[in-house]
Amino acid sequence: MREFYTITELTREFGVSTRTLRFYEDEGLISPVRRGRTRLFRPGDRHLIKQIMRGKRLGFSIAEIREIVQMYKEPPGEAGQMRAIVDRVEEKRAELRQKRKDIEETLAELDQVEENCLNRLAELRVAS
Amino acid sequence: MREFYTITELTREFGVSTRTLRFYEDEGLISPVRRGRTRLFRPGDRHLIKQIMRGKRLGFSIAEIREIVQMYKEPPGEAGQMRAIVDRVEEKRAELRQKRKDIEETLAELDQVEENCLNRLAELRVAS
DNA sequence: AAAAATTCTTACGTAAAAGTCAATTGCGCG
DNA sequence: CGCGCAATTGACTTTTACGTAAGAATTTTT
Repeated sequence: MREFYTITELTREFGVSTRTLRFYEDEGLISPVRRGRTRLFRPGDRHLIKQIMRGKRLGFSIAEIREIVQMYKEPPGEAGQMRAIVDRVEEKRAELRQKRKDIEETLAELDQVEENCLNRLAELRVAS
Repeated sequence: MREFYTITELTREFGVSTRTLRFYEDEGLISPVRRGRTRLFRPGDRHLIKQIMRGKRLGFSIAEIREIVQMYKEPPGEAGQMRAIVDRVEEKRAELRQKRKDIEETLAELDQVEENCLNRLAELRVAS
């Protein structure tokens, strides 16, 4: 595993622009180290970007993604804070389960669409 | 089942504004009938709105949602068009499966977070 | 019938998430 | 050393998905 990645390496890997990665840094989602002014991305930053992209595909806003990745990062603290995190984890899980349900329903309806099309195609073949 | 719904009935049901439903009409997602200038929403329109909300929760853009609901609406046409629809259905399904995978992965990581928290809480109880 | 509520159209405003452009700055190398 | 390429910051622009406000028409309630 490599120690550092340049910004353009990661833009290519994830199909985003440099502007986007700098924007995520401004937004506090990633914190690459610097050599002079140049950003150096470590494997941990790369993994964070992977998580950000997942969040984006699921339609989470930057603010929501920040909430999620902060839960991953949160250092072990005192009991009250631990319980607060457990609660927030459960909230996010509920959201994700809703999304999964939405996906199942949409897939089912698309199955319907496809079946209708295939039936129609079969009819056309008989008619000709 | 009722024949018509007013716009505010549906805004309440779906938790959106009248502006939003009118916007969706402008965007060609729904086409309520009119009595004079007033919109009357039929059960079919209501179901469409349900599908739109699902698409929104999944992070699809209006343009993508339009593509999806147009597949539902497309009237049986000729063979070439049927096959084109089948292809587009398969594309959307691939997208949805990706999203589902993203959800599973995020859920797994949240499980990790929770487990860490619970372990930490157990430790705190022992230490005290 | 008058008042109140709902709906309509039109138009301008805005927040989020980048895109685009300009003007540097630093690095490897022939 | 000078060239070119990659990286940086900063500012302005764009797109999407509505919000908001104004003013007129219609419908409903009292």
